[in-house]
Amino acid sequence: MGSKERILRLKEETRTSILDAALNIVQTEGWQALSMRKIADQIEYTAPIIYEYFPNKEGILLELTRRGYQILGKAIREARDDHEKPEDKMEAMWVAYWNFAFSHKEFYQLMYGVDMVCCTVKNSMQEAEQVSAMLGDVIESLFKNKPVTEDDICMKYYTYWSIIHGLISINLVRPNGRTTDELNQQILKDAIKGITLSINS
Amino acid sequence: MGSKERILRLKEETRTSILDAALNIVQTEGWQALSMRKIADQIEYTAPIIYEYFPNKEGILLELTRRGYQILGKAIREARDDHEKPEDKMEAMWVAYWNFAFSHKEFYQLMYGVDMVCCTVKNSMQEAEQVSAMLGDVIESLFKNKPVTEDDICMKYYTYWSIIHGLISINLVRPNGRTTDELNQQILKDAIKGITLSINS
DNA sequence: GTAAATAATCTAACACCGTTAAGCAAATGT
DNA sequence: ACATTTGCTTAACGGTGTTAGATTATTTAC
Repeated sequence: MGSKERILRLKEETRTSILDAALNIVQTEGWQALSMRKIADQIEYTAPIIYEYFPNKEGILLELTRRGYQILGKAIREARDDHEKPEDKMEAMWVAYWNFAFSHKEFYQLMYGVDMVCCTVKNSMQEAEQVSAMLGDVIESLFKNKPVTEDDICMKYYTYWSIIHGLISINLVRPNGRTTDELNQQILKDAIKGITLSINS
Repeated sequence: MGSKERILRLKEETRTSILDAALNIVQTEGWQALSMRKIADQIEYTAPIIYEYFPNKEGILLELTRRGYQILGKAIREARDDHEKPEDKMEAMWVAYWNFAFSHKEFYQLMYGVDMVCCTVKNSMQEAEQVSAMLGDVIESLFKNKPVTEDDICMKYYTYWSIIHGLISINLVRPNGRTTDELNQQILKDAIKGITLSINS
């Protein structure tokens, strides 16, 4: 039965083709246009077979969320490894986060923006925790006066995240506002530097 | 025809009863549970009559958004009038904003959180502009070196808003996180003071 | 090779959604 | 008393996520 592997590989292929189709629809028509039947259309099947690969629509969204965190994690990891000094690491990592939000707008909306309701599941997602762990580590290394408590790190982490997520939200929501890109980058970097400086003061 | 006024008043009553019903459903079951038929059930009518009072579902949401901005505007105005010094005004206003977000969670989600997609309509809402105008005015008064450009105000406005909206989002999304209320309030006030200080440096 | 068993896929349906059109019944105007 | 308008309902359309049953294709067993 050497064909068993081939069949398993085929199943894996259509599984990812479902995810690709979903992502494709979202990128061209937005989240609200994503429907099971439309996904089925695109992979040239009928809707019910999707339920052989995912428990329901939310299952697809969850898997896409995981994908998003993998991409984000890779970007942040690379930004971190591109620098030596913690201060530079930190700025580069948050800029990577910022860039991810705009180059993968749909992912970011899924991960942080779209429906504030659910989100209970995502708490226990390995990939998400990896991202916050990386950021937390660098934040810890920013403190000169050791030892550092968990709460210290947590507080600074939320401070960073808040201003960056806030800036991103506002810019995703109002892309045609009066703010220019340079202005935003300036706000972003100023804010990062400000928080970073405030850590040892 | 003295009854004409009475009839008009009745119509206005059911109009607000529609809004009240919608709000009630959202508060008890969340935004995703809001449907025209459920609203109709609650006001003891059938769904189609709602369309005599609102053009569509989004019309209801828009009116609720307006209501939200009225409440928020009142809170911010009062916070402003409770203090003399611009620095105190600013802090009180943003704390009012913060408190609004949590005491009127559903409104805040509607105004800033739920579906990042549309939002094109809300740009031209009088009530929303009043709020940002109030905040902008106080921000302007914080600058000691006049004259101030529109861009200066805009930038600081976005900086304030970003960090506060970011903090709120994160706390609305992850209410059971490791952050305590005091910690959040500390982050909030620290951030406000930080931005305020940075204005004249 | 043929028959039974299993897997893959589809059709049809359910219950819900937002929305619209047609119809009915009561109140109103003439 | 008749015609007209008003208030409201029922029924329907096209869409959604999801499930059950039938159908077809493939694999297995003899």
